[in-house]
Amino acid sequence: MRVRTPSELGALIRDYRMRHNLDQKSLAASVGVSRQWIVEIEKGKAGAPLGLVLRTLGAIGIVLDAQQETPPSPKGKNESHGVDAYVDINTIVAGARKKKK
Amino acid sequence: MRVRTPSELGALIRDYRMRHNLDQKSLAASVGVSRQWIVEIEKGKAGAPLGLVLRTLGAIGIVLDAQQETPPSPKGKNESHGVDAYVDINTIVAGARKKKK
DNA sequence: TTACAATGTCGTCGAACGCTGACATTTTAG
DNA sequence: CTAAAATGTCAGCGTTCGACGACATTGTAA
Repeated sequence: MRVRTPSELGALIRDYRMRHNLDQKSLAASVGVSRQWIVEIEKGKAGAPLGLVLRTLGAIGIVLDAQQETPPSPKGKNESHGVDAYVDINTIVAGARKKKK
Repeated sequence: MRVRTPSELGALIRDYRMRHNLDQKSLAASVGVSRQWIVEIEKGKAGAPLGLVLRTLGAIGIVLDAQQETPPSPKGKNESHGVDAYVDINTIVAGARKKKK
């Protein structure tokens, strides 16, 4: 499953927790957080610390895999905003000299 | 690439940012955070808010995929073939009646 | 060399966080 | 049904975060 937002991740955690027949209290204990925090995370809390989130995922047997995103519709020219996934000619020229190693 | 710790994710972000020839300032602007925050994230800050982390990944074209972790090869007997690779008999018995819907 | 851009680090401060504890609601066991 | 467990929510409090500004360090271009 793809994870793009805190809400998606929260739903994922809840789903896996229930699959393992764990209650919030037990999961909280094994992760090392309070039960309320588990409640928040499952609701999709955006402010949850990355470290705790990863530990929670580990506690229920989920691993995350990072991949290059599929082409964001290469229609227009060089979109100035929102960081292209693809390198355009300008950035190549701009950074052409600073090839360090 | 697998992401298990904040440090791994930080290295991933840094790698992708450089691959796109972006400086910290530009990335920070497109994500909507301070440049210092980018520095911290790339160092593997564990306390970074999940929401900002996901937005950063999106800004450089990385998607996360969640998967069931492969168990450390439980040389047990009847290997379950279903979704859950390892649910022990106790948890099954304990939760056998709580079939909700 | 000098000059500039990118990066790393350090204070300060207001805002947000997580925890404890309690209580209300929902669900399950008997 | 009632009792207990699990879950959702709230208030208070100490801790930690991110933004901001400034400065040091590094690397590249002229």
